[in-house]
Amino acid sequence: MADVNKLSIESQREELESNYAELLIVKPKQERTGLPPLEGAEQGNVITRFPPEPNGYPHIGHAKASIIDEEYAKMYGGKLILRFDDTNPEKERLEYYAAIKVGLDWLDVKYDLIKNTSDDMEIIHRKGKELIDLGHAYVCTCNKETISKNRREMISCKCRAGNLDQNNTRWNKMFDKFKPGEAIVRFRGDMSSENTVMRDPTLFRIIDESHPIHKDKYRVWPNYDFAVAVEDSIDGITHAFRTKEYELRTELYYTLLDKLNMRKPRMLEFSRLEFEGMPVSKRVLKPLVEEGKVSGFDDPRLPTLEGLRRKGIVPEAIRKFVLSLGFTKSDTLPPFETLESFNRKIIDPTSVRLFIVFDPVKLTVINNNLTEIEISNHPQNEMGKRRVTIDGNFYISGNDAKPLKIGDEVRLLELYNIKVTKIGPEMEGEITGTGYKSEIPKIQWVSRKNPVNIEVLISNVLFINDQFNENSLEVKQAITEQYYLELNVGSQIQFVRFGYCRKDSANQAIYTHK
RNA sequence: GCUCCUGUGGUGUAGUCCGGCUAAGCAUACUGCCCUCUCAAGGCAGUGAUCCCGGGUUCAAAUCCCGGCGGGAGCACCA
Repeated sequence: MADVNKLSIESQREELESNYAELLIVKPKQERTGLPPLEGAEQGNVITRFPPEPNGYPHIGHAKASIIDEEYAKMYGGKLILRFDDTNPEKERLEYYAAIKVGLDWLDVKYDLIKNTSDDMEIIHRKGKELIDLGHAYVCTCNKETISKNRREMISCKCRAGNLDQNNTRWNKMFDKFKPGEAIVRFRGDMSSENTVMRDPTLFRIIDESHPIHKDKYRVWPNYDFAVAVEDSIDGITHAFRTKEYELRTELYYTLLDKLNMRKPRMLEFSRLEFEGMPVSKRVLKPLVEEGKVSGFDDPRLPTLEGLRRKGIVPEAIRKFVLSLGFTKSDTLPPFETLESFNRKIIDPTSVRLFIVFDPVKLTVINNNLTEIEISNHPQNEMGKRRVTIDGNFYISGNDAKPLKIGDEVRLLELYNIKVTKIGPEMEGEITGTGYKSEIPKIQWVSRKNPVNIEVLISNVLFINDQFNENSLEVKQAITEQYYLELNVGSQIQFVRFGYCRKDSANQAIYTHK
């Protein structure tokens, strides 16, 4: 070994090449393009699932999960199941089922099957009963406080010691006699486990609220851990993904399936996607909507899918962005600007270029000789032209007007160069030529013949240091071209020298990004 | 407090399982130049990381081992 190292790299290489050429063949350590490969995944045999609870509007977090679920199904020629995890009638509403479907449609996430956990209640009850019969679960009638205290102190209660008869009687009573809160089914886990979720967690509880689909048909509802485990197993899921905060629950997930002697999918976790200052949780979003601090769940400041859509973020950009984040567990706050960058590149080729003016200042070109001009809607792509009527009376932006002095020369984009002859609120200028000059400032303008007044909504971060940002929404009055009115609502515009906006209505545009 | 997870440039990641092929690739951000009747897009170049720290193993460590430290999450009859 030491002898080998005395040789130079070159001679080592030569030595190798002549005697052991096969060692020089580089291992297939090539770069990955998409998501990392899945352990245990067989081509054609992968089934993933996206299991949202229909208790709110879908947001960027749902986008990440569903896109990952779909991409993996696609990568292995498998299937994706959309399964509404609707086992808590207190929180779920019919409109949310629909909203989630709309969101997935918009994202272009395609699923092969759609179902509701609540449709399998019979099976779930049966499995619950089975667990009781097997002695792996019991009905506990202790009160909430006692249960939680015991859990903390690793103490078993007397219900745990109850025999099968007692459990069966109580289980039956849960369907009629017991009132909500009087009895729950608990898993006989390990009260002294270091993992607190294993300390006899709840499996079923009584809820009398009407379910959005099944109304009053059921009152004994499984909780998340039990429902997910059973459902994933019977749905044939091979790979199940969820966010990191569920990590401690996977021990329970596997244990439950073990005890029930059911097939076990592989469970993997990834980090949650959230942007700085843009909370995703219903707990903070709902009050904002209710107090009128944001206009609704589609407010462009929100990370809801509807909010992002209104802001002008397109689904392809969200997908690229999600994929660029990878499948990791490290907790990070990804940069929103990366999403914007992807978005900009996607919308740029199809965004109509228009002129817009803020803080308008009047400018009269005294020797104007044009009555109409044709301007391309896009510098490179064939997106048609628009005709603009001219009479020498323009608006230009206050920002552009302010630094101008008499004698300065500027170019009115697409028109001509002028020399400023008068400044102030009513500026004047005279044409000095029509040829393009790269050295002078170029500014956009709007003809005073047929201006269109719009307001531009500019959103900023919602929260700064956990405080609601009172200036999170700027509304700017602006004047733009007549052509704006001809565009469809929803079209993407690039206001020259200002930025990309999405037309939200005839008199309102929403700023997307620079 | 206990348990689990995590730690690569300003940011997000690739590489870590199977140590050398890369004194660390890509994207984003920033800077400059080119192109352009936009401060966009496109092209080119540049700035920026002793791969959390300290030991160890090895001819060789971001990659393996040990010990620290930082960050996050969970501890519900919610998912």
